[in-house]
Amino acid sequence: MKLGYDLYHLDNVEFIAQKLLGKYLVTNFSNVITSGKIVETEAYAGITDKASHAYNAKRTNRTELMYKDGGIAYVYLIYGIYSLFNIVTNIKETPHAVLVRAIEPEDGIETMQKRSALNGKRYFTSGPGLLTQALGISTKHTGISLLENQIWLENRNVNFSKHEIISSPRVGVAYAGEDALLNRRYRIKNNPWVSKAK
DNA sequence: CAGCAGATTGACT
DNA sequence: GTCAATCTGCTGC
Repeated sequence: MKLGYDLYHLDNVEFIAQKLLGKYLVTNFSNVITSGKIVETEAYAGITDKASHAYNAKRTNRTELMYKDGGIAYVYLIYGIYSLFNIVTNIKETPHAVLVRAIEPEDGIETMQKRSALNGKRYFTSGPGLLTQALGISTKHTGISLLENQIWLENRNVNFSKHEIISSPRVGVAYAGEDALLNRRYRIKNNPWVSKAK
C-alpha cells in the first residue's frame, strides 16, 4: 500500500524517520520497477537544526523545495558526484526532511546491479549515494511528488519494534556543533545492509 | 571571481 | 589512513 499524505505531514520528523524503517522505497522509470526496504534513515529538523540545509530559515534555489508541502522528493548532489535522496515532510514553510541512507534490495535486483557503478559487489545499496544509483534516482527527480507513479513509498507490513532500532548521531555533520550530538540517525539492528559510515 | 568545504565513496598506501 | 571525483553555495577580495 502506497504511503499517503498522513505520515508525511506529521510534525515530528524524528518519529517519521523511525516509521520509515521497514517501508519500501519503489521507483518506476519507463516501466522498470526497482525497490528496496529502508533500513537506515536520518532526520533533519529544518530551521532549528544546524545540520540541515534549511538551518536558520536559509533559502537557496536548491533548498527552496524543502519549504513546500510534505510528500515530495528532495534530491541533491553532494561532493559533486553523489545524489542523495530525501523525503520532505511537515507542512508548507516548515522545511523538515528525512534522508534515506540505506535500503535492502527487493524488486528488480538485476536492474539495480546493472545501474550500480559497483559492478555487482554485494552491498550496492548500503549508503545514501549508492541506493540512488541502484534505484535510478538523480537530481533531475528532485521535487517529484511521492504520491505519483515514478517514486513512492510502500507499506508492506514490515514493522520493527523499538529495541530493533539503533539511534545514534548523524554522519558527516561534525560542523553542526551541539546538534551533531543528537541521535537522529536510525538503523536496523543486525541488518547487513546498513551503511558502513562511522 | 577565486577559494573552500560539504548529509560520500572506492581505490590505494 | 589518505586521496580524488568536481556540484552547489557561501565567504572574501
